[in-house]
Amino acid sequence: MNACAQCAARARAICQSLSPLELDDLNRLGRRHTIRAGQTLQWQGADSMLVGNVIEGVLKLSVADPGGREQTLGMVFPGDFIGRPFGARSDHSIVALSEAKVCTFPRAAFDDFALSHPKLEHQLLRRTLGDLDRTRQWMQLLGRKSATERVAGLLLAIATRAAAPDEEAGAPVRFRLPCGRQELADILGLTIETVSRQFTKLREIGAIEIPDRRTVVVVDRAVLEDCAAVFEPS
Amino acid sequence: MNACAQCAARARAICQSLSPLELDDLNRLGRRHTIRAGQTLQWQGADSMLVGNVIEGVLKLSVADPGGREQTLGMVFPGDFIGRPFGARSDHSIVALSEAKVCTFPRAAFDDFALSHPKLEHQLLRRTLGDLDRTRQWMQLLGRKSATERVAGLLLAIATRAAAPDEEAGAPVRFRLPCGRQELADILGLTIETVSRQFTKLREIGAIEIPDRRTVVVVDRAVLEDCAAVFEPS
DNA sequence: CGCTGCTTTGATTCGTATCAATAGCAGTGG
DNA sequence: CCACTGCTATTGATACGAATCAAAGCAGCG
Repeated sequence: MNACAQCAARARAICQSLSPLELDDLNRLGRRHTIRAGQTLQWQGADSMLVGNVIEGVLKLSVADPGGREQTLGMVFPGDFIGRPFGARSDHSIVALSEAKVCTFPRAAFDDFALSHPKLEHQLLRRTLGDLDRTRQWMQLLGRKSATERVAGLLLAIATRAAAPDEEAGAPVRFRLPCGRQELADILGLTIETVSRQFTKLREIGAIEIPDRRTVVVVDRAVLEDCAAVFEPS
Repeated sequence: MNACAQCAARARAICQSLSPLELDDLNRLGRRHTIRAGQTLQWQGADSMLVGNVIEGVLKLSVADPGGREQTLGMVFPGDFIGRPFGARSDHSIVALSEAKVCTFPRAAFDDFALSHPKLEHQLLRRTLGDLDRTRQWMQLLGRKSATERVAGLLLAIATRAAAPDEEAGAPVRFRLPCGRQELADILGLTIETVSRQFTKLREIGAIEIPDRRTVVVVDRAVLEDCAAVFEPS
């Protein structure tokens, strides 16, 4: 009876491809950690010696340049894979946004294991392709979108994820933000002041309500979509 | 004797992992095309039915939003893989920047083949991980860098790739730009006018020379690096 | 020569960053 | 319960950088 059996991320992580026996082998290589909110799992520029799965919590990938400007490159959720297998150094930090549980492996050992388990590599490939798609979407936002479009777009993305599937289309969606304004700014490539102003603006035009700093209610989704200027295939 | 044997990209593409026999099987699925400069291989929003390798030439991945703003998401060179295996629709266009040769496969057929050839999937995984790294680097540029930093950074990247390995460190590097100003602007998330002004500025401060529109000489690499504000691990 | 397309330069506008002050809120201890 | 502290968010004034609008320069080519 190993730790994987009761792992919360089991069904979503790349491990889903393994038989109980194989899982047992992999498990022997791994270690589970708990990380406090704000703690850095891996520093930008350091050699990437660990890879692994997120079991619980939310982390971010980020880079800071010499001027201190910080940019979030992606968010990592339970079931997602972190780290860089197959021998490159990582050029970004991995930081926990909330308290998080991760399951890590020494990179070299994981590489060997993956090489001899094609099903695992296949899952990892699918996941990486998905990561790439999402990263590219994000990229468009950073390259060409205005502050309003960025904030509206992010709220829509969260709202879509948060909406109960049985919800009627026009109904107000309510959700808690996963992080504070500074984090949002780093994600969107803006400053905290600009993010704050956009929130106020979206409230004033009746797209959203902000009952408290961490909660948002999408009152008029159509207006919000207009602001986001999303590409809708016809 | 199949077409792969004399393929220029053979050594660099994911096919390098296959035995002659396997290569033959894969070859039977594929078709070679020549694409004119400016032609679109795949439209943003359309179902992605083709995947393949670039044999020759340069292509770009790009998105356009409803307002007509265009953003380049990445460049594709010989040996690179294009398209989205394993069933997702592509949300970007693939456009040839120069005349190009590609070797394409119907997506479904390629998926099947890959599933039964772990070595191929391994190569594809490595390549995708590399793509992801490069995309994330790009992302930082779009999120937080000034116009000068973007242009200087791009020139440095090209210069580094173009420099002969035996070149002495301080010597001027000379290269041709792979595309015109508008393309550069789309890559950097700027307008053509801004790109042009930055070229002029870099010339005035003595970082580069511009003997003609398509050629650049890096006169003072140190100055250029200052402008790019790159993160140099100490 | 006069076209056409691409690039550079100039004048102006607009949007976001920056700087600075204030406001809201949670926790602490009197 | 209230003052005090520290932190995060909002709001305001201003500066700066890039977009936009407009015009002129330059090359290739019929």
